[in-house]
Amino acid sequence: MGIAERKARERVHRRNVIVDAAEDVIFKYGFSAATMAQVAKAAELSKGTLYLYFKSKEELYRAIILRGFIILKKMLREAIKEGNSGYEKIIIVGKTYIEFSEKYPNYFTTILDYENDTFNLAAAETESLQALEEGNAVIEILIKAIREGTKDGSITEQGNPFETAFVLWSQFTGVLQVVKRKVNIIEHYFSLTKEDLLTTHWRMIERMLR
Amino acid sequence: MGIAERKARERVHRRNVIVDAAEDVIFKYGFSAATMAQVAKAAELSKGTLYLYFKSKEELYRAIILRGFIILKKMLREAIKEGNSGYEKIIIVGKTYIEFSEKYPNYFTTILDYENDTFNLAAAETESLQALEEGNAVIEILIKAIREGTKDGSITEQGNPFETAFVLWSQFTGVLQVVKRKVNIIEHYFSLTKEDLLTTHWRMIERMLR
DNA sequence: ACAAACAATGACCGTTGGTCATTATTTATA
DNA sequence: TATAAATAATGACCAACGGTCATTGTTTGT
Repeated sequence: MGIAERKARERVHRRNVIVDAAEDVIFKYGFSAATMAQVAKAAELSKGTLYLYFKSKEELYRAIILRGFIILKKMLREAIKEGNSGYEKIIIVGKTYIEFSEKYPNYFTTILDYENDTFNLAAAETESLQALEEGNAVIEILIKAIREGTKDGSITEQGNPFETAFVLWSQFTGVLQVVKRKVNIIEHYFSLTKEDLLTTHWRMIERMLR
Repeated sequence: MGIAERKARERVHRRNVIVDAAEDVIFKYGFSAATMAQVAKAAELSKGTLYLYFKSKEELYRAIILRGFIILKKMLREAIKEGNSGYEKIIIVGKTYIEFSEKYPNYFTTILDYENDTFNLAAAETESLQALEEGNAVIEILIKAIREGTKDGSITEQGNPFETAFVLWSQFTGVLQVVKRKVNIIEHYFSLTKEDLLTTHWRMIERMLR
């Protein structure tokens, strides 16, 4: 029975078409300003159809967030291969995160939005859960690097690697968020550039790990 | 001519009444879910009147954010008196920030929203600018502590204190944001508590400064 | 007592996310 | 191939919302 498979394929395809369209519109106008009517038009579908594939505008946005996490994960997996010690791998994770935020500013925005979203595990939708799993996968990469670093002695003892990973990641996200949202202000009031802030952040990270 | 003064006083008073009402409603339902009609009812005013005092719902929210920053600033100024060295004062700033986030979770949320808000300096409204100034004032407290720590030798040389202050603050905010939004997930998937994360963060901060 | 200035009102408007009865298309059955 | 059943897509429609503004009410100055 190939019909069911074909239908499933078509459904997946149409879903992707919708997410593509949503990306175009939302990246252009921002989540709040973008409308479902615009997305429908861009996808060459009726508005009602969008709701056959996504429960709400939020849920559609989470599909975009998920894409962001998948790209980030892929970048991290690729980049980390080059590291020759745990320490190096940790540094690579950081550098890659920065690179991601610069290369895919729109996806990075979605990840910031995700981080700022309160999560109700009980009421979680499919899409949300997947984004969450991908977020966890990203952290796992860092956890592994930290474990390796402790084992090979390239970083000092850090206690529970899970904790270290989450805290490192949160600190990084915090700095990148400020860099993204507030550099213009900080530059205006304190004459500090993005590079200044990132350099200082790096210096601190190194002290923390060595 | 006392009439002008009385009118100005009344205007300030009514403004505060509106912000009080907005706090009640927005803290209860969240910014998006709260409606201007609800705020108007809580303030015992008509909806139109709200717009005589605030340009938009966002601008009204920024008045709440501003209150948050003022409270935080006050707490910091008070707490920092107890510090006997630059290092101690930096630690106190961190502890107080945590305390603030726990004692005033709603105000802390507003500050996170502010941090996550892109700020268009050119198009800034009065209210926004004031929030910004208060945000800067908070950072200034930290800058001062860092300067003192460098001078009295209680922390190692850290380069430009402005940079150090912003990065420290951003890292802290990042960790507190994750703690606020994601502990339930982290606890569920990784069995880590809020305290675990904060303890690790502290350990890292100490290493960075010493 | 009257007019001018100021303040507050709420009916109204345009826009939006989301719904659902209707229509169109595809699949299964004979 | 004809017909019924199941599946998919549509867009008119709705309720709710942020925001506006002509009208009404109140205070001040003459």
